[in-house]
Amino acid sequence: MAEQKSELRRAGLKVTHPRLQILRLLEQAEQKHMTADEIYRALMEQGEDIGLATVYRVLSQFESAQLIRKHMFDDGSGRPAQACYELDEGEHHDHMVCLETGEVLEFFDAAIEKRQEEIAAEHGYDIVDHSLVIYVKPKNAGQ
Amino acid sequence: MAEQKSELRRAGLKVTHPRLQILRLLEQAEQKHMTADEIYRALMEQGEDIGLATVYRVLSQFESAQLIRKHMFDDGSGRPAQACYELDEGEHHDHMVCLETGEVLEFFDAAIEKRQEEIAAEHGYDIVDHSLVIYVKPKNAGQ
DNA sequence: ATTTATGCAAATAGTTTGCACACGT
DNA sequence: ACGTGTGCAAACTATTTGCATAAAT
Repeated sequence: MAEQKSELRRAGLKVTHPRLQILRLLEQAEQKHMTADEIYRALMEQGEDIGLATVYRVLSQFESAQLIRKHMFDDGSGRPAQACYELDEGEHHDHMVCLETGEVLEFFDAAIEKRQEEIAAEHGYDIVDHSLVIYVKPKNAGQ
Repeated sequence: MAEQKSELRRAGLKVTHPRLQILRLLEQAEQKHMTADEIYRALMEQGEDIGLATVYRVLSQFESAQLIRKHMFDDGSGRPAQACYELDEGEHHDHMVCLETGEVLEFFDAAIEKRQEEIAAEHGYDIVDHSLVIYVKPKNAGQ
């Protein structure tokens, strides 16, 4: 728990109970990608009494402090958009979302990254950020 | 206007005034990517009296009929998520969004497409869909 | 004539905000 | 003690839906 405290201080955030618990949860969770609501429920189940509004506030502070990253997975099926969050461990990666299980895999591909740089440059731009999500189904699944 | 009528019929949709106007707008618009609200306003400005709810309903019918495609550009800056729509001309392409001007460029890169297939296959998956958006700034811009 | 579409207003889902109180340093 | 953080409820935004009316074949 001491580590999380210094992480918060390093990020310039006061050490409060909600911040500590949310950071701990994200570091320990089996599921690396969680929505605000999933985080809220998980905390309640652990007996923590933290409001949903606070969860949102803390997550956006963490995002500004680059402790976490926010994603908007469309999950293809047209459901309403929902943000999900994961720890920002420094190294960039892209995502592959399984539409059958909801599982989220991470991957990094140097060739794809390089082509993106080249394409942006060809058009006279510099890349600020990018988002690549591959929506997949297990092979031999479906009909 | 006759072309749009047959397009609607081909898609299995009854030819109604709102559908005809929305399809026409998307085919003629200078801006290829528009939000529901932009479409709604554009129609109002042209003197069309079509409700916003109808715009949403028609857009989602068009999407199911594969006349258009829907995208969720995060525009990086953390503003609230808003869907935007463009005609589905058949050939797939990815997007590059300029964060300074809001401009949306399209591109297609065979190497990127191929690597995605390979990555999915390596993990035992088939690609259902994918979304790649590069957020950029003009070179030599900023500080 | 019959079925399907539209407009409006009200409902919804996710997220944000105002304010009085509680907590961290 | 002081300033910031929190909880709750109310506000907001984008989008969807119920229902009575209007339009398409």
